[in-house]
Amino acid sequence: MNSDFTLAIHSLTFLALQPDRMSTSDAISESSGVHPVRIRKVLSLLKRNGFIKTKEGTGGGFIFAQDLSEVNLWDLYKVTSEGALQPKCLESNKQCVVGANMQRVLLTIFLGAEEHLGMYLKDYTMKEIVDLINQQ
Amino acid sequence: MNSDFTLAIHSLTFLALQPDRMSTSDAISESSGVHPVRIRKVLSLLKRNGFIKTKEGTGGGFIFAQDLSEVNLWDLYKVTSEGALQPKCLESNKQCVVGANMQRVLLTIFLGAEEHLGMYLKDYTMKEIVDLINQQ
DNA sequence: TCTATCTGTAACATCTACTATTACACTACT
DNA sequence: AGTAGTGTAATAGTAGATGTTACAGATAGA
Repeated sequence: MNSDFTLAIHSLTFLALQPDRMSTSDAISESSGVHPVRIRKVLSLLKRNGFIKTKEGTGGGFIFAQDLSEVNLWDLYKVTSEGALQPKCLESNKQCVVGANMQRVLLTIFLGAEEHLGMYLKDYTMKEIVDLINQQ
Repeated sequence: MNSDFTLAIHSLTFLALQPDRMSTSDAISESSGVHPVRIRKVLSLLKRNGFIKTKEGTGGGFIFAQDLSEVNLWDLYKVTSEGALQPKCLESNKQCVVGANMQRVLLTIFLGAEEHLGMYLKDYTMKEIVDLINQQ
């Protein structure tokens, strides 16, 4: 799994603490230590999925577009990392019973695992993340 | 996550289907399409944890050492990949509330996620994997 | 005791996915 | 017009996963 998921969480938390004004990718970059271009890439994904609004030009940037308690971590996972749990096992030997069937079996199991993970992540909303951050 | 976990599952399934004789790393390599040295590396980990027995020299190889229904996927995950879910977010800005606290918050959440994953994986024993493989 | 066949492991090479960086088009405010 | 932003493509750099080579040590059998 790449870190787009955690970067999305970080960015949205940052935006949640600046609810009244737009934040730039440079500001989020400074907070997260990640290059601004990558911030824009991940946030443009979040924009396409309606989590945030963006504005170009002077005074522009990113701002949260939904209620904090309406966005949960499973939503963010799906957008940024769905399928990341899937194992990489492609070219096993079809002549062998194990090689021929393992991929199908693992796929089933890992799909279930991701679904299971979803139930856990759904319980964390951005509101709760912000609360946890503030409990320094 | 690297593929040591799925490779361990593949290898043990292979051994489970050859319960009466030792299998070589070359045989498992042919079935899985993975280099024999890596097979030996992963299996030597499984040996140290008591899942299999090994024998060097002529006629040697690997053989399952436990009852199929006593080994579950969580056991294997712990040995091969524990902590793999953890996000990589180290150098965020400590001057910023978000940067300063995000790592702690994410650590908590991802530890919980892995624990949750564990409950799911515990339900799959090697016996069930073998049964699934045989349901071609 | 010699040889062939294994595992065990270290060292190195290669490959791939992630991340950073550069560059620039486009938008919007002043 | 000029400045400050996003949007995005293209390229470079890096780290981790994987493959490969090499060889020491164990064991069985001739």
